Amino acid sequence: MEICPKCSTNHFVIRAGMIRGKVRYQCKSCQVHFTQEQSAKPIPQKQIHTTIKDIANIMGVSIATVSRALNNKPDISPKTREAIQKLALELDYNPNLFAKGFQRGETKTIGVVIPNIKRPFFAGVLSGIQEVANERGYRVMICQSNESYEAEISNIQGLLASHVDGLLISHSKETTRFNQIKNLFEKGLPMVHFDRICTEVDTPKIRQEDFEGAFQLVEHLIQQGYQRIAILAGPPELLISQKRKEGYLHALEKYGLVIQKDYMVHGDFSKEFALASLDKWLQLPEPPDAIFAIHYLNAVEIIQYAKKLGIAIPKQLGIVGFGDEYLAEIVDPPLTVFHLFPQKVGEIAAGLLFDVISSKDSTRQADVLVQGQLIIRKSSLKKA
Amino acid sequence: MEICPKCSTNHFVIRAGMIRGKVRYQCKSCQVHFTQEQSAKPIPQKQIHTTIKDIANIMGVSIATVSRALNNKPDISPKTREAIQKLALELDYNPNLFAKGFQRGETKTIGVVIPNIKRPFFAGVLSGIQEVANERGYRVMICQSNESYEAEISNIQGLLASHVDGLLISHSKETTRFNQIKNLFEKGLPMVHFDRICTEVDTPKIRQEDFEGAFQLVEHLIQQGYQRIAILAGPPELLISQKRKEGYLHALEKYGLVIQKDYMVHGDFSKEFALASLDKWLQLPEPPDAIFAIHYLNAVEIIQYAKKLGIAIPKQLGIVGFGDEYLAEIVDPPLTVFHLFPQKVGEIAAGLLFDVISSKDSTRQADVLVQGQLIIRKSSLKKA
DNA sequence: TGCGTCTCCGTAAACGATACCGATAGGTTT
DNA sequence: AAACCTATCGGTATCGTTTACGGAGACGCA
Repeated sequence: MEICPKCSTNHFVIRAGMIRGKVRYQCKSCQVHFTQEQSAKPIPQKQIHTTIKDIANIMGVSIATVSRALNNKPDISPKTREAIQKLALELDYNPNLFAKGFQRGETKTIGVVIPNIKRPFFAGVLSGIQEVANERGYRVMICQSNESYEAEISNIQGLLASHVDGLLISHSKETTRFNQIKNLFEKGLPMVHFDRICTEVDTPKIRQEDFEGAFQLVEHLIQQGYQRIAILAGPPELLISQKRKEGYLHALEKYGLVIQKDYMVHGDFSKEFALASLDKWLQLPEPPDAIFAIHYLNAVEIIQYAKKLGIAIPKQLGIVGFGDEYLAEIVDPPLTVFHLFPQKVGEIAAGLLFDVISSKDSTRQADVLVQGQLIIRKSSLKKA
Repeated sequence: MEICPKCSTNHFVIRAGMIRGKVRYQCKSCQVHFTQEQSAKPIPQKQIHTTIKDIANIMGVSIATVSRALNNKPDISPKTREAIQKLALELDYNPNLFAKGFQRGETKTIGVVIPNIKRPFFAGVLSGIQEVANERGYRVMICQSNESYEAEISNIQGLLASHVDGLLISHSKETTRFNQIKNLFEKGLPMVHFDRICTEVDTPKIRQEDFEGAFQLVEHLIQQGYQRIAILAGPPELLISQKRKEGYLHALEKYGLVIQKDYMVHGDFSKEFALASLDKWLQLPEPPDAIFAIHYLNAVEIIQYAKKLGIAIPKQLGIVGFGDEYLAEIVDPPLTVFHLFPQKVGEIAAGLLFDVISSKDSTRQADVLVQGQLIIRKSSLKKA
């Protein structure tokens, strides 16, 4: 019979059932319940991280003292401080940032939601974000929506569960409902939009010269003598798509060119759509003599396809695009583009987010326009 | 005079100095010390996250019950469980994954260290990693070393401080010392190497067909009738550089071609070095008639430069490279490459890491070879 | 000697979630 | 009716770190 842990006798101990696989007993004299089990001792694990408790034990001081020493806080003698710091170095102590963040209610981590890492533009943005985040001692958690609304929502949920201190978002092209985002914003989660922004929420936004760039590109085409300029736009819901189209229209108007519906199409950025659009244009009684593709990849694809069709670029057909990836220089003929500076976009977005985080004023409005640059190459030089 | 919080009188209270900006008192009757300050109440903050405590308070149950309900644990009545789950949904409760991880000693986060996000290969790998991690409910933290050893170390330190559950590493080209890595590995941190692997530590490794791919590329050149094949390799310390060169040498040997030292150079992947190498080769009494650049960008750069010099590709000079980025197709003439599958590399690396994490057996050896594919394009078709 | 002040350090309470231990109200068996 | 059993809940330690608070001396000055 088992011995009661309270009265240390076994005269009145009775079996009292099973609980979670263990035998349960009750002492009828002191009314105490207890369980018994002969399980093996827990296996001692190898230790990856040293904790302040380890250091405290070795030094024979309290954990508070260790914490004070390692954080250069006052109320500690220089001698103790140095001894502790030396030991910490020897044990290569690394503070558990999660525990620290947990305690402070912050994680020193920001979340980034983008459509796709593999796209050079977003890779550049990420690089800029990382750089700024590193300087500020923040870590970055990246999620891809793959242009799916559901994935975007689930990514945001995940980041939220990780208690990120802030969010940088560029929406998927599917995203048209923003109640989730709005909700979070109103709860006070620091948040900044970039590139694919959302106008329904008053977050700080990083926009690019979509209108201005489109205008400059089309103006350049007109100045080169092109008369019938077509635009291959993206999904009409996308704001960048709208803005770039507006810039296109504005240039046409300013120079008194006819605006022709046949010359304006909205696609999904796919190669198939781009090529089909070119086919359709070529079958018009008056085919365009220049094409402005708002996505640089489409521009490149059209160049390749036009060459295959025996169309002379830029003589017969001028082509311009958005975004100066390495490709633009390489294609033959090299592509005239309006260069966005993705790295800079990332840096500014991250900087703005940290401003919001540190100011605790999430309602701060800001609308930054990142300047781009017109880079003229052969694909649009009709006169040369 | 102040009132003693213990004996509730103020007859024996004396001023006892200043401490941390507050006035300090001592009650001479009960010997108790206390401080006084008239600071404003803390500002109540808007609450972003609901906790189980909030739910417990509203429901009038204990936090333990809430935890049981939300985790579908036994020992709870269906009625209570459903009521709690319903409330949690209404408050859109999100468990604090950091707190959970903190308690469990795991973070459900893995760290990735790569040289550069902007390189398409690594972007592809990341994409693969993310996909697998998402499936497994893990989050990913990404760091760039920018090819700097110090940055790499500091990144690893940071990830370690974040207590990641595992590490995926592709080393910088500067990295030649691995004691840090070895140390962590021996402490039992799950770790997997990919691409730029490290042979000094017995981690699982994902390698690619560097040797095989190089062999196939050079073999293809030889079969096309090229006789004097040069190689533009990377830093000699880099394993992929060595492996690809070995493949090159093996092909030359197999087909009985002369191995000429002038035809083999080690660079730093920079454009300047690539172009200078071509210049140097062209000044040889017998310039090479084909070039194998182990970095696809160098291959593209050489094509561009050779065209500018009036060299006919592939008639006069054949060119092949490694890695089938979008560029390879676009450049004129299109580039023959050995395609690595970055996404697959990422998926396999992540999968292997999770195996190690879940098996708790960090010493598990594994060496996976991800198959590539020879893609023949015009840049090497001398016979056509 | 007695009071005031300062240095240095330990104690303990958070932070959110989990898991173990125990308690209680019922029901069932012997 | 005593003994036994079970379902369902509460209480609390725990993870690593920070920090408010208080205690024990030491020191200085009248």
